[in-house]
Amino acid sequence: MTQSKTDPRILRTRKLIMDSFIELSGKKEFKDITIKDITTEAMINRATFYYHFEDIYDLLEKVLSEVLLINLNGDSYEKGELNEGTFVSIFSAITNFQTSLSNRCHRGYEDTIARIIREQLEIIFYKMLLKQRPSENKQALNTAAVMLSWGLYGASVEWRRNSRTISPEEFIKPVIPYITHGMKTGLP
Amino acid sequence: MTQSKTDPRILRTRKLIMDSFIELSGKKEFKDITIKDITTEAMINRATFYYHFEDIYDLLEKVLSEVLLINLNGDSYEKGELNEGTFVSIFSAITNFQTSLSNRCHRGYEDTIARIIREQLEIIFYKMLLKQRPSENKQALNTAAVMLSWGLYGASVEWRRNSRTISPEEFIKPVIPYITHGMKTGLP
DNA sequence: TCTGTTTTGTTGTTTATACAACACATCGGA
DNA sequence: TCCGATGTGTTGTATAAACAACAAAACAGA
Repeated sequence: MTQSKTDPRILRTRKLIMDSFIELSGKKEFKDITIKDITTEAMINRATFYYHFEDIYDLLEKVLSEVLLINLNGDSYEKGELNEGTFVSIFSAITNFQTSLSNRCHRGYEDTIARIIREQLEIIFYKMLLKQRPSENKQALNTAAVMLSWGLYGASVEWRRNSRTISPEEFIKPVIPYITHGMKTGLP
Repeated sequence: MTQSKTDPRILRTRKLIMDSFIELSGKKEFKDITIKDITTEAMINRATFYYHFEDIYDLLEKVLSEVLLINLNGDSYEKGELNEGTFVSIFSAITNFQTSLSNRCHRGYEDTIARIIREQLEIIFYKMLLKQRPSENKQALNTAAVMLSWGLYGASVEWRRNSRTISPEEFIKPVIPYITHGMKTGLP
C-alpha cells in the first residue's frame, strides 16, 4: 500500500475497476451492481478486486475521492484556496456523482453513500484548511471541515429535492459568499 | 502459445502493445519507432514486449494480421467467400495500413514490410480458398494464394504511384471481376 | 578510427493477476 | 418453512508482468 501506486499493473487494474464501476453506475442503480458485474466489465478476476478493495463501499470511497480530486483545479487545491471555484467544482462533482449513481429511493444504501460522501468531503476540506492555515488549532479546523462537509452535502440534498430545476452551479453560487466571508456580511 | 490467448492478462497486454504501435505509426515513420517508444506508450515493461513478440517485425506481422481480420466481414470470411466485398475490404485495409505506416522512401524497411504484407495476405487467401474448395489440390490453392497476394500488393504499389488520386475502393473495384470471374470474361 | 550513447535482446527475481475451490450469507420462490 | 440459486469474501497455486542488470549490436559524432 506504500509504494504500490507506482507499479503500472496496480495503476492499470485500479483504473479498469473504477472506470467499470462508473460505467455501470450510469446504467443501473447502485444496489443492483455486484462485484461480479464490475469485474466482468473490467475483464479482471473477481479475486483481484479484493486485492485492491475491501468491498464495494471501499471502491465507492476511492472512486468518489478520485472524482473530487480530478474535478478540482490542481493549483487551487495545492494552495488550499477555498475560493468560489473550489466550492463550485466540489458541489458539481458530488451532484454529478449522485446523479450517476441513480440512487433515488433506497434508504439503506443512501445512508451509507451519504456517509461516504461526507467523509470524503471532510478529508478534502481538512487538507485544504490545513494548507491555508497551518498554525491554526487543529481541532477547530477539523470541526470546520466536518461542518463544511455536512453543509455541502445538505445543499446537495436540497438541490435534489428541488427536482434539479436549476444547475448545481447556479444553485450553489449565491451562497458561497456566506461560506467564504461569513454569515454576518454575506459579501465578498 | 496454445491456450495462452484465453488469459485476460495476455489479451490486455497484446492489445496495449498493438494499439500503441498503431498510434505511434500515425505520428512517426516506422524506422523511427523503437521498442522503448512502444512500451512507454503502452505503459508496459520492455521485457514484457519480448515475452509476446520476437521483435518489431513480429509485432508488425501480428498487427497487420489483426487489421486484416477485423476489417473483413466475419460471415464472408468464415464461409471463404472471395467476393467483391472481401477484396475491397482487404485492399482498403492494406492501403490504410501502409499509409499509417508512412513509410515513404526507406528502401530497406519497405522491402521487409512488403514481404510481411504479402505473407499475411497469402495466409488469409489460402485459408479462404481452402474453405471454398476443400477438395481442391492443395498445391494449386497455395500457388493461387501466392499469386493473389503478390497481385494485390502490386495493385497497392500502383495505387500509391498514382499519388492516391482516387480512393482505394474506386481503384480496385473495376478489376475485381477479372479476379473473381477470370481474365477471359472479365464479367460477373 | 575511436568513443560515448542508444537500442536491442536476454536472464533471474519479485510481485500482481488468474483461476479454481471453498465456506458462508442473502434472497426469492415452491 | 425450506431449498436452490446467487453473491460475498478468502485461500492456495500457477502464470504473467515488472524490474534491474547485463552483454552485444547499432549508431552518432569527434
